[in-house]
Amino acid sequence: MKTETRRGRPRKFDEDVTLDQVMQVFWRNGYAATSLDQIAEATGLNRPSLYAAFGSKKDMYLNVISRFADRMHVYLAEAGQQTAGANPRLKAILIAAIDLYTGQTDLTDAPYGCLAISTLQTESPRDSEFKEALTVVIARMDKGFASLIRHETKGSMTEQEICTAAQHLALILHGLSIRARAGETPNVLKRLAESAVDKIIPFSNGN
Amino acid sequence: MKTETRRGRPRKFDEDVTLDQVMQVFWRNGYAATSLDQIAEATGLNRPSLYAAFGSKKDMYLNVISRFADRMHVYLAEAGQQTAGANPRLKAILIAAIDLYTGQTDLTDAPYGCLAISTLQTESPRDSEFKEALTVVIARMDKGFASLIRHETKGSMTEQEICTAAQHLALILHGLSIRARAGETPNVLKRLAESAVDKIIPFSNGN
DNA sequence: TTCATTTTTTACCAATTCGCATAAAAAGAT
DNA sequence: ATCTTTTTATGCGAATTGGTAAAAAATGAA
Repeated sequence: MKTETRRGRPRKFDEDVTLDQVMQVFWRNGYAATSLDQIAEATGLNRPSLYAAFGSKKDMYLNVISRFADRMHVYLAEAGQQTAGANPRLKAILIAAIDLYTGQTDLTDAPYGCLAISTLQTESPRDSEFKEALTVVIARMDKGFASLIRHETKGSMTEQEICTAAQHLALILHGLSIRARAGETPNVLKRLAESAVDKIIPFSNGN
Repeated sequence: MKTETRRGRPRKFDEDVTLDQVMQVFWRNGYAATSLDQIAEATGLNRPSLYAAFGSKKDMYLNVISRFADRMHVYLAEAGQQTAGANPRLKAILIAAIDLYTGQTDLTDAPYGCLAISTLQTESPRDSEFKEALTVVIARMDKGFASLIRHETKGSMTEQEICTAAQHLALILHGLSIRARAGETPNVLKRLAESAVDKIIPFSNGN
């Protein structure tokens, strides 16, 4: 089933490209400080077109947040598969995250940390949907780390230890995001990440 | 030298009380989403009075941020002096911070995390003064942890190890702030904090 | 060509934003 | 009592906000 040729005036924009542009604006400014005019300028569209395609400002923001979370998940999962063993894989993931946070990946050129952590936080007390979205993002990171650790250290850690270690790694990662947004350099952050992983999940030959 | 009796109409507000009220508004909403009308309502003053006393919105915000950092510093330092040894003192400090982040101290009733970390971040890319303020806050925490560790573990750690461990603790603390703002409970956060300290600066009888 | 459909564009709206100018009020000083 | 000083209160204003109505444009279908 191909899509039938579309009726009406054709769109002058690509939805994916536009959403990426919208993402950049929110990434830099956060939710509250971003205006639809800024988004309109960044995308080359005007407000009514944006509204027709993506809904309200809040819709766009939540859309972009979940888009970001998905991309980040894929990107980090892939980075974690280039090595073996819990400790090396976790290091690889944190280092990849730092590259993302400091604008070294094709997701963004700007060193603005984690889009979700940096911008959702601030809005969280005023809007329960944002608060929920933040909770979901955090839980997803916890689960991701936990499943990697569980998989790589079969039996040698209790489920309790696994979950705690996973949360420690996520805590570290969020702290790194903040420092990235504060302007800290990638290399400093990566050293911090590696030494942190060594304390949380020390290297062992077994896993 | 006493202050001479003041000329002119007396102020109807106490500067300290008002600044605390201003702090609550920024704490909840962040900088961008806070309006002067909201501040006016929270303080019972009107905008011209606020402006005359505290300057612009940005002035007020930076004022409140440094006020917060000072108070936090005093509060945590005191909490860290109720015990002895690096590991117990660090735990006491993190636990006190969590109480603050979750609205269990007299600084605020609201569980909005760390005012500086939560709200400065978002604004950081758009304003170099905010970015600088964030850097200062982070560095201050790093230094605080480092000096405690240095003092409690005389000689048994290299300066490099001390600074790295201090930064790990600050990273964890910032991660905890985010989770507090996301609505996580104090007890869960405190368990995470304690187990993290045990990994970063394990308990030893010597210090 | 004419019509139906979809998007773009222009223009507008009501509400809010920060800041300030000006006037009224409340105190001490003379 | 009158003047000076300081603060409070009223109200304006220019700009920006998110959102939408209505018209114009661009395409396929008939």
